[in-house]
Amino acid sequence: MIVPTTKDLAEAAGVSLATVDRVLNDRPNVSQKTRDKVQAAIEQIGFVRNLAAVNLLRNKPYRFRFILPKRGDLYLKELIQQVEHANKSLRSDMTFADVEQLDMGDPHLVANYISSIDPSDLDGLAIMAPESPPVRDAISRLNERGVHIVQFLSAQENLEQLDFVGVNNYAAGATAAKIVGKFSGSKSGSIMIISETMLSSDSIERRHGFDAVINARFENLRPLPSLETYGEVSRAKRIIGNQLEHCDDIVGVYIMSSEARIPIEVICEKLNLNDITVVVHERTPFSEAALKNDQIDAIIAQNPGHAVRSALRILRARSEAREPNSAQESIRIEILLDENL
Amino acid sequence: MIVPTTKDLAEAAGVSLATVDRVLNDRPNVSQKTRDKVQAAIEQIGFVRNLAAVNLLRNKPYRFRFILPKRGDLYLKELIQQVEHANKSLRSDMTFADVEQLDMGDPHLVANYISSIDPSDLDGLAIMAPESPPVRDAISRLNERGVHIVQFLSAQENLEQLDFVGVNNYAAGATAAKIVGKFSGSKSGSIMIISETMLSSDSIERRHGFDAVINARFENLRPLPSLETYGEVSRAKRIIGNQLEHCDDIVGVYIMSSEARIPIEVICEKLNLNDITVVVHERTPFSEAALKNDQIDAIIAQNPGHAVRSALRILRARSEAREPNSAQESIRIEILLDENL
DNA sequence: CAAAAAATGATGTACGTACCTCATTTTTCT
DNA sequence: AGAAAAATGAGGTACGTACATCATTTTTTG
Repeated sequence: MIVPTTKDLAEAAGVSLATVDRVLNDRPNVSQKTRDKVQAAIEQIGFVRNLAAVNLLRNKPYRFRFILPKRGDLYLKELIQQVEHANKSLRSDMTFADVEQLDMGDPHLVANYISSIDPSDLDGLAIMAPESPPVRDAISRLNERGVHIVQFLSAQENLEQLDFVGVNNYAAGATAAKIVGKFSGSKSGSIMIISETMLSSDSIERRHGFDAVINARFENLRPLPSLETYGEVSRAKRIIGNQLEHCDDIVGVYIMSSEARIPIEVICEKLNLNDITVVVHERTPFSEAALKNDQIDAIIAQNPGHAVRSALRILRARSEAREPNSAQESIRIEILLDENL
Repeated sequence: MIVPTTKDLAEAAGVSLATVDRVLNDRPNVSQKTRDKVQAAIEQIGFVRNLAAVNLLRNKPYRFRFILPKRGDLYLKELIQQVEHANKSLRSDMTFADVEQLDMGDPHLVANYISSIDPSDLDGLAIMAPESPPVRDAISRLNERGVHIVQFLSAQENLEQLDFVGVNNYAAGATAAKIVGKFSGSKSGSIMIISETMLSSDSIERRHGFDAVINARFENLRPLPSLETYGEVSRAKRIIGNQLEHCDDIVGVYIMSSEARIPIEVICEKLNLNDITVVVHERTPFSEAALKNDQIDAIIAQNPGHAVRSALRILRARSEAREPNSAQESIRIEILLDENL
């Protein structure tokens, strides 16, 4: 099988290699007639640029960075590992990725960090940061200075023109609700809902999606107000204990944050999780074990490896002025049960 | 940022380019001492082969073929489209893929086709064919003649040494059972189970997984004997109608085959699907619509795009004598509900 | 119709690696 | 010590494309 090269293309079009080059790379001083002729020859012989040759010629290392939170538990760890792994396996592709962890509690610090990035040091940035105007503006400015941006797992408002990698959180919450609802059978009662914080738009959207489905389809269930742990064990103990005192008809628990360990461990002390339906987010060693020993019933997950690779593919495509293959890049809301782990 | 080349490596190791080449490509006549020296330099400067250069040099088109069934409905169509799409988008990578559809009812025809393949025409084959000794042997022989093989979505017995792309069907059946069981709440009754044929190991494994979970966890439910449609509408009508006459306590339906349209349409005529739990396999325009209008409750899916791309990545890796990235290549058992579609 | 402008051709270099040949040095064996 | 074998070096070619320069032809313009 012979794959046509630019040489073959030149021959087929009846022009010189130089002219083919002019057409292929949109250089000036080519008549429309010649352009058409070459274009026709491209179709006819099925010419496609050899990517390997182009890349070799470009031979430019692509440097990408993930900005992730400084605080976090197992899911964060997994994300970081995935970035490191991708960095290793993509080196032969001239793609380099690293991680910078920032204190997301301080939006100005984050914004300052983003602003301080030198576009000549970095080709692209994948940012996972809570919504905040200073951060959003810093992202915008950096993008205008030529650094490609992917909003990673959590989006900023009004930055729809930038690529986003992650799930629709409204749908994720709705999915959790469907499972809690269906798995609860005909039982009536309350659903405990726990989040690290309700300040992030992720949590808000998940809550909206959750409530929408419960209210529409499961009138026997009553979602309780969101409890915010702030990631602290002592606080989690207090607020969860508090709610359990006032509420003795809990039939389900939904943990909205990506880190389920603290809430689950706290609830375990007071409640028998085997009898109630528990849904959490994100697959981690902890949630996996909890699924296996029946403490929880389902995990709503977005695969961290996929997310990282997808972000890198998008950044790479943007850096080469290609369109990302959007069909391949959507991240699914995975439902994990004991059986399909 | 500078990416080290073989030249840099030669310098760092204090040897000539020729020696570096000998070490990198495992050529003879290099002392162990030198090998170690170069190896150490590789680690030290972090040398990685430039894939683009290697590919350019190889500059060999990789030709892969998918063998798929001739008969099938929407899922098959989707698979074929995915192969065509991949073929287009991978041309710039020198990867070519096409589809050959065979009558899977005739194992000898399939075996003959496989045997007739000329290894100089083809680098790899992705095969989706029902288990059968002649087919298995033909695959084995073709593989020995140097054609890389991927067992695609359905595996042959005793060919574990060959790559497999697809889900664990026992787990898929178990997952379906868990959903049927949980979604049925406290109801008691029978579960109708429909397959195109029970001759394929896929169906058998799914059935085993299904029964295992139902028997272990849902004693209120009774799985009925498998109904085989052979993909025929008239037969489906007859056997399903027959079962409905003798059984009036159906609370769930599990359709094991990848094509749900015929069974669902037939059942619809006799039963109100809104009241019972229905689980089917594979996302198609039909099953998607059925999910949206509540005819079915869940789809157990293996993403056809992922499957096709994964098979091609594996074949490509094998053709280049690389190990496939197994972490990336496992196909998930996806659970699709109305909410996470 | 000549001069200017536009279009096209001819040719060379570079990217990083693999593979080849031949010359030279070092080691091993007798 | 001397011959044979092994190890290493030096240098070239090729892959397909992008980009550059300069020469030549064709078209446009005044």
